[in-house]
Amino acid sequence: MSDYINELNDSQKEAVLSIYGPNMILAGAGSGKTRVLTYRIAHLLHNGVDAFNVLALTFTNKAAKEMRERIEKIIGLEARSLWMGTFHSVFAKILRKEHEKLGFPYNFTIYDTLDAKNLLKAIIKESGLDDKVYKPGIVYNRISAAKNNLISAQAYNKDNAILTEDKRMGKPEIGNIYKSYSLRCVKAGAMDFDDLIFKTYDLFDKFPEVLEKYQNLYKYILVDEYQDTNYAQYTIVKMLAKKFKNICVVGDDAQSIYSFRGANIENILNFQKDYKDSKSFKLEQNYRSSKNIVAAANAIISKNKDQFPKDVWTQNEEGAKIKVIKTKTDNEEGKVVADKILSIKLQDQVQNNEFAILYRTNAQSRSMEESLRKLNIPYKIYGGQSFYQRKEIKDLLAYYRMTFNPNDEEALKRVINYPTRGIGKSTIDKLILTANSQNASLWEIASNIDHYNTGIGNGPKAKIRNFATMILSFGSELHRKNAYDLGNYIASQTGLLKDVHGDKTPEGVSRYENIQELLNGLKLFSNSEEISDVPTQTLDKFMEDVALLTDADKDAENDIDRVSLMTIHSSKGLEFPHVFIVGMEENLFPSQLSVNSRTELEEERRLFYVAITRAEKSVYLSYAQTRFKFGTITYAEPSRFITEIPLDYLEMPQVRPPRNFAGTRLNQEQVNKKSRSPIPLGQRLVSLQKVARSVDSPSIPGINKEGKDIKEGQKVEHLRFGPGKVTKVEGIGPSKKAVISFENHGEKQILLKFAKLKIVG
DNA sequence: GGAGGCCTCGGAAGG
DNA sequence: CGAGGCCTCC
Repeated sequence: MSDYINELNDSQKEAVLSIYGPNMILAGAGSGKTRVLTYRIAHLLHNGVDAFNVLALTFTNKAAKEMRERIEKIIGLEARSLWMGTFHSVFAKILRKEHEKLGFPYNFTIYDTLDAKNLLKAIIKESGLDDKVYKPGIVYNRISAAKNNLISAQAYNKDNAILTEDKRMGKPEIGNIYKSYSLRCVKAGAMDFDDLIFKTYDLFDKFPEVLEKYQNLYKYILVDEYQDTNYAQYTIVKMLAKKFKNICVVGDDAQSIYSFRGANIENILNFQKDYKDSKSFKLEQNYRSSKNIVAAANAIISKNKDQFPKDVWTQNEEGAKIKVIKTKTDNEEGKVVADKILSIKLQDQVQNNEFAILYRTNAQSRSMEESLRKLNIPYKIYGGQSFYQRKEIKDLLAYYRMTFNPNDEEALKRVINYPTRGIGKSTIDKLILTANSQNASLWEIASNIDHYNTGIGNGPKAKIRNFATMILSFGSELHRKNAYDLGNYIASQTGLLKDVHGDKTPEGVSRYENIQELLNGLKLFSNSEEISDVPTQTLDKFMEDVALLTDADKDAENDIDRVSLMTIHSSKGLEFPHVFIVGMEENLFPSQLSVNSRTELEEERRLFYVAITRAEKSVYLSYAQTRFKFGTITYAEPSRFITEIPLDYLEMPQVRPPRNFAGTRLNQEQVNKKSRSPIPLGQRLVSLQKVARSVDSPSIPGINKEGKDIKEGQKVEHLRFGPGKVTKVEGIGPSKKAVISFENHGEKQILLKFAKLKIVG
């Protein structure tokens, strides 16, 4: 382990060795940021710092997990004592420990976004407001923004600027909704994601002795992706670091892409003002990408005004130019991209997992998926609906939540009549009405249904009693059974398992499998049981951070060799040899909603910068001239971002007829003309389809024509692999392949459609 | 209470 | 186009 310092370059070394006082590390894309962070922590421990005095905050679980594993490799098991995790998970731990001070139960529920929106919707309706005006999503965002800026419901309702703004938007009641929402969360013993941050601030603000305790605990603080912190996170970090000032923030202002959810790029730009005598380090050598890619990325980001001056460079080889692919339609775009992937795969013998297809919006994945499927290229989509957001999983988890926190209102509403047990809407409405008038939780009323005047008839009353008894019986088992035994018992006892199992449609089968998967997770968790008289791996323990988990945290076994499809946002921090950035069109990327504001356009540009810097060897930019949007065809111009790359690093699409050699810049006019063309839409579509078909196989003139007539036993010459002999030919038409045994490169499978192959003799 | 038809509306996304 | 919400009808 003493060797680790020598694995670093000079600036990395400086950043690792400076362990005291405020430090800022500006880490350019691909500059070995994670390596510096892990070595820095290793170095701290090596210098006698106790692991439990180190707090490292990340933005994703994945980043935290990766870093912990790497540190463990360097310094061993001690790494497990590090406080390392996302802001949310670390703060949730603090809040569980200090729950009493804020009036929350130890087992408080963490409401996910859906729970929170459902509660808001209920409040909006109960208040007699129109949920067309007060859309739960919009109200949620407004409340979230308030919490991210440390504005409580009380403060919100006293703030004239905010109230005026709400009035101006025609939503003067948001302040009151915020107030009710906060009260309901307290009654339910629940916190939403933003509360995990906000209440931590509240805790430290109201209880200085608690703050001091954590200041003394977290003597060394590291914050990753500092450019993406919001005001609340920034403030808490500042509070914690105030005593010892051993704070190290790492980030890259050029990669700040989350301002739309409250991230404040100023936090990193102002670090030197916030912390006097701070040192800063720049990591500028890129180890990831070719010279060409780095140069193109630098050229793009230089168009932005607000940024730290940085000079990212690389010693890597020159590499290929960035290639632009132009297609007529979005479907053709998918096809050409998939073809290209296949051709690179077979020509250069690379794995599927060396490719990524990145897009601005999730909706763009479809045409890519279809084309990949047609060519039998395995792929994996990141994002989309999470496992934990699926209905059947949320239903079962709602029962689990009720087991240890029956006051959880959203859980109760979700399952009180699922599976159906004759407690209908009118009955539930009466329960809610009573709960609101008694200032009690729904569970308080439901579990004491005979003590309240609810106006509910005897039939439903009995059913509510049964439901309450069932929930209480689960609760009494909580510390007698381990998580799996109780979880499994609940799944069958409630009738949920049977209900899902009864559905033999493909969707139903998949739901059943999902539940089995959850139960398997419980089993794994329970198997780590310590030897003890009472179960230690209990259901409430399992549930502690389930709400904070995402799909990225589930290890996917058979996803190893697949092409990755994801939005550019979720690609941050990842790297791939070959990257396709698709949908490079005006009003898509940059997004239509951003083009009228400089700051928003700059964020889109940073997003493009992130996209390009994911690539090691090659970047392809594709755009389509027409695209289906919301069911109708729209005409698109190539993205301005393409023209922001100097032609030295760019290869424009080959166009036919070849006299139009100037490529995009000339063709843009043609596109404009086309979109104004008087030809009826239907007719235009037909002609587009014809064109699409005629250009569908990218050809290398004069070479692959011969390749198509290839036969077994023939001697051939490959542009890259040199001389070889055909041992086998299979498939027909465009999927015709040959197995060729090369003299210097061994046996390879080659797709003839793309093969740069010559028949010899 | 649930299936099926109609209407609406559409950014990106971590926890 | 397609997902999700709402309403209607059985």
